[in-house]
Amino acid sequence: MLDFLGTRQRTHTCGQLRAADAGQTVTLMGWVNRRRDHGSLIFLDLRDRYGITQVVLDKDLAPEGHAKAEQARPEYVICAIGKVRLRGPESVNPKMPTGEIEIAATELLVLNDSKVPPFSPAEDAIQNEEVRLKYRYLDLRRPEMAHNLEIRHKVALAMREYLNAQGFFEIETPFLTRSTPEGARDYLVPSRVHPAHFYALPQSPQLFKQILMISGLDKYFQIVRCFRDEDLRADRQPEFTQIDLEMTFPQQETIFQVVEGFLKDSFEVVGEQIATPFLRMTYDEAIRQYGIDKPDLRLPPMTDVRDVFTAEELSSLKIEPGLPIVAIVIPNKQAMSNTQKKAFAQELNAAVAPDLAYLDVDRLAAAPQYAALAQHIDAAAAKNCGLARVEPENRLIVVSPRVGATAPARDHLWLYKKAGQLRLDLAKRFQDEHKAFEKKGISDDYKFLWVTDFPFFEWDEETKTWTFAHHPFTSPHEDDLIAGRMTSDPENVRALAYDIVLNGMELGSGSIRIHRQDVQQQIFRALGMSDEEARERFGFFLEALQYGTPPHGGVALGLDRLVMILAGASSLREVIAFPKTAKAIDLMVDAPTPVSDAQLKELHIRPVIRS
RNA sequence: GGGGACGUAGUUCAGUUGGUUAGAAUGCUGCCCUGUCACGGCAGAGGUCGCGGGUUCGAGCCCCGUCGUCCCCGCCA
Repeated sequence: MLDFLGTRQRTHTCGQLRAADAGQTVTLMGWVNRRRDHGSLIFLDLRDRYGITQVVLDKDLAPEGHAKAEQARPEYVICAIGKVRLRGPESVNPKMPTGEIEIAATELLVLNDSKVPPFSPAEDAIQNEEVRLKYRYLDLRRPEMAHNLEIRHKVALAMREYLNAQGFFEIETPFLTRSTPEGARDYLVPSRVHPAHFYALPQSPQLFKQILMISGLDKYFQIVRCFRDEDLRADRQPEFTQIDLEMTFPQQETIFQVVEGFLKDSFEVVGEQIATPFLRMTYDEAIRQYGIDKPDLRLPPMTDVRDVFTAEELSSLKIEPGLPIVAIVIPNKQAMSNTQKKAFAQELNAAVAPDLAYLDVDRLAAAPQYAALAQHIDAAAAKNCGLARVEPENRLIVVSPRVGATAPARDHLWLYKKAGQLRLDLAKRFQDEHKAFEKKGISDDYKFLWVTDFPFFEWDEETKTWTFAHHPFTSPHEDDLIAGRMTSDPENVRALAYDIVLNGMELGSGSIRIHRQDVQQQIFRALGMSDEEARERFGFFLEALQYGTPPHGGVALGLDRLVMILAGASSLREVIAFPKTAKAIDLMVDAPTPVSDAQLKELHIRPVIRS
């Protein structure tokens, strides 16, 4: 028999009461976390979002309540009324914030029962993520998940407050909008009113926010859902949330300061200190030092050590001269046995590309004719990493192109990227030893970085054309425009584009935009887009640009990714209330689904399944 | 589109060389217990070994296919 609530109201949450509250009569409501039945004495742990409080049902004190507690089971919803009582010194539970007290219940109401749950919210996450996602409402009862959502809420709130204080307006932009192909695949929504016409869900509010700048709104932000129909990853969901902002008349640094400001605040509200300003690094530097455009600064950089090799050494080690030779330091790598070294060597040879070789500096050091070389490599790497010396337990690997290396390996960018990948693979493999990825509770846990001066154009091997590396509204450096490099030297045109990187993860990116219609036209032409084609795709925007567009720029950061790092989670699914699986399915509501013929007919759609 | 890992009780897992009736823990059910807090004790129920096909005297185990979850590459301006 379930009880009715009547006019009862909860007086406290389950995480609230302390020793000082002893003697008060209180009403608590919550879920049965655990029940311990000692016959005439029953303990119920009552749980809500705020914590857990122990309720005691004594048969002598409250025979009716005790009888109900006998029937209560995990996840039943209970209302307990009684006195807050200090626990005896021997029965205090120091593991619980409420462990000094308990509720001596005089009355117990069973407000609702529960089926036996497939897993217990009182325990850690189960391995079976399918079941977790199907019963997401139970999974979210776990304190860990509630905590993650709390971090998310606090971070978003701190950002709003900061941006509000800086004079930003939060302005909503449409979800039902127009497809502007390029970039990611769009999610499309068919129009009922306009047969064979489709809205697209926004991949980002990019053009709208730029138009808001044209409108003179000056400072815009939005914590906004974005949609991209691409394959998922642990750090990629088809719908995700961005903190999106745009400003009028900014320098790049103006944007950086705003972002640093709200990040500092939003880390602070969850008890984390970060140092600002963040480090700045150009794209070229990032590639040379880390082999990637989103360097993880928790690990030492790579060092080009080609200068320390003599011609004889190059030739006897069969290394192609004139190309980068990259040294990688993996911190705190313990010593290996010879057997382990051999296996590791084989693994590395398989891992590096065919035209690359790697050298083990330990082995160089052991060979008399190379001992000096090994010392020079060590010294160069140590200097570059800001170390006094490379400790012997820090394995040093050198990647270099073999003699006669062919096309891809002769390309510096390709070579740096390969070495950079190896650097990350090795770091991941030895993470238990060097512990560089573990939180230490200091500001050093968060290595922020602005990567600037991205190349404007990117060579597309497939189409054999120059394509934009960012999006086509990104402004090139004014100097490069003035020098006419757009046509004379596209490869070396720099974009006023920047990424913010945190611990090797791309947290967001932005740019100073093009505000002049003539420059925008020049860009489209440089990309091989006819005026007509540009008009067809972005006509509304090109039109708007002609009505007094101010210089403007902005940035967008992935809120989910940020919270994921703050929560110490390894997947976005841990910080999104209702996420999708790797196949983009929502297991709880079971979406997507087929729809009725009637619905399709209204939308003028007939599905054709191609096999 | 490609590669990899996994799939056995509600859950977490074990299951030997292919060989009797597929096990453990936990959860669940019942009974007992007045100081537990992962309570304890006794008893019990619980299985389409993801699904389909094949090999075999015999398949959880081997083979083929398929579905699902996860991770990675491609993709993600």
